Amino acid sequence: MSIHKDIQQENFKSVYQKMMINILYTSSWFEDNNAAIMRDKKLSITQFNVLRILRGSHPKPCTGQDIQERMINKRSDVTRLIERLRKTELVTREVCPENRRKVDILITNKGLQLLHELDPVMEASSEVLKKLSEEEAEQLSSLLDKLRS
Amino acid sequence: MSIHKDIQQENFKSVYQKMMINILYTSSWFEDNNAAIMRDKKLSITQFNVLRILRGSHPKPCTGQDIQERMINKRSDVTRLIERLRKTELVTREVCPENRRKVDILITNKGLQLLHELDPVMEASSEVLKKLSEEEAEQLSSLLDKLRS
DNA sequence: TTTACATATTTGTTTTAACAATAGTTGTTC
DNA sequence: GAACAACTATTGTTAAAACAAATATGTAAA
Repeated sequence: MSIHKDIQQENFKSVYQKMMINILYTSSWFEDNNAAIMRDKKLSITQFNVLRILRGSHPKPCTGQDIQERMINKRSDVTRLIERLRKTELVTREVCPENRRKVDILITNKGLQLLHELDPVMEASSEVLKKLSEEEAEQLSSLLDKLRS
Repeated sequence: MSIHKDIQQENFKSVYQKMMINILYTSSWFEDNNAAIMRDKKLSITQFNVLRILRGSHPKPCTGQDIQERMINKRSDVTRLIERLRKTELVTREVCPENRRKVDILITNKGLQLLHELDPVMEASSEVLKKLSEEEAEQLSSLLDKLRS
């Protein structure tokens, strides 16, 4: 559905404004989809993203700063986010021996297992992305890269 | 900057995954920019969006449902969001006479004035969007529309 | 060594979001 | 017109985000 029907707004001030709102809206649309999937597993989208970052680094640990830099939403409160994941035994945390200011964070087997269960579900849900061809998907990414450049 | 540098992720599973993460990331990037602008005025992005919806409808009131439908993030808690705006006298609220289940919400002059002050600032901040040509911006919007279709 | 500065994380506090359940109003059907 | 379902908004509760400030560690210069 075109963006002006989705949010019942016919008159955008410019193509640029329409584009920006379209990006924000589409992003929120994805988040709704993803949040619904993760609700069963009692995970938030943010927690899921952090777990994927940790899996990407595994078996090397990440520091809090590493995680913050790689996160989609940089504003998150990493300390308490990790603490919640630690309480559910999805990650471990210990002070980095080389630099005691830092904290080494590792995904646990339980965390890896959880992601493993979610992989096929996420895969299935991303079928909707195939409304675009591979070429169009590449083109969209390129335009976004250019926009932020 | 290209998305794989931004989040230090070289290997995406597919162009589709890269595209999705790029949309989420770019959206968050916009939100960071916009939130910084609005902080001076003690407004959240969500509040700002609601005020713009109400301005679009003014002088006709919106119901809570109208607002929810037109919002970018549909998950918001409209009741308490409006209550906060009412406390700062940016909107008024009264039970709809025709259907007492509904609530008529109107932006106040103070609210209109606040938006008026923010217009040029938002305009200036959206200069960055002009990294893309008008044609490219249109193209990006179309691709997003097609994606959600 | 002391001082000053930079780095990395943590903590405190307030605000907002998320989710579930409830209440009041209206429309519909028998 | 009574019973029941549907609609709209509110409330309660818990979790998470936002923002500011503090703590602890490390680095480097005087």
